[in-house]
Amino acid sequence: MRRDVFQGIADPTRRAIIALIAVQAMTPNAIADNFNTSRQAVSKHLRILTECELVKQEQQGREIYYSLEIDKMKEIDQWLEAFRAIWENQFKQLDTILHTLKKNKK
Amino acid sequence: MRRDVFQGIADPTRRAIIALIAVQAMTPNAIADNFNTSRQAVSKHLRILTECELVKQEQQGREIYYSLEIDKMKEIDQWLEAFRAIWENQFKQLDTILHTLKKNKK
DNA sequence: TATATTTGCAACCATTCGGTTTCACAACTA
DNA sequence: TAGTTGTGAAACCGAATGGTTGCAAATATA
Repeated sequence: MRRDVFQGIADPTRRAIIALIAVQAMTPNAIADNFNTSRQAVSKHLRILTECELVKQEQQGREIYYSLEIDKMKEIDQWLEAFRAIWENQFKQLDTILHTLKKNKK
Repeated sequence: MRRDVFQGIADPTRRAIIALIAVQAMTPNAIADNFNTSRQAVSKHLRILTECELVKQEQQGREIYYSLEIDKMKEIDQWLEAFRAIWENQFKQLDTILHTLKKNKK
């Protein structure tokens, strides 16, 4: 099975988990309280997120605190970089058109 | 079934297709030439990408040219925005630490 | 008109996904 | 020590995924 960032963020529940633990580290139970699914389902998502290296654990007694591996999120940003160049270029072209229109109006 | 941008970019073949047609519009056959899979498999991916509104079609005789709906890619960028704030803040904090270390050294 | 090309769609298949219930185990606590 | 709490893992299930082959329809070409 595929285990990369894009697979990690594909599921909406996982994206919500990511958003939660980005703010502060949380235990599986605490995370599960925020959703309509069982703790075990959340546990499965955490397992997948761990395999994708999007999440890190910190044991504290019998509790395990999960937190976001923010560096991994940068991979998405890097992938987007090429496309960002495209839409920024389109914006520049639009800007040029608007500028020309304005100029001709005068 | 879920049909959003994140589902669209979850598959590596689809990401490759997106990268291809971002540069220029292409027909399914032309796209399939770049992969080891069948034309029909590519066609299925294009169907999913269309349902995710990541791709638009333009009929030209019996050929159909597919191109990227770049605006949809911005949705990913917008989602990343919140997390970008986090890692930029971390960078600033690191910068402050380095600055303090440098200052103390003098 | 007869044939070839481009494409989408349906049927099928093995695998994965996302969820559930059940269980085992370690660590707190009375 | 006995019982409670926090957690992961296994077994199971229906649905979705990603691929294949075969076919039908529309357009181009001889």
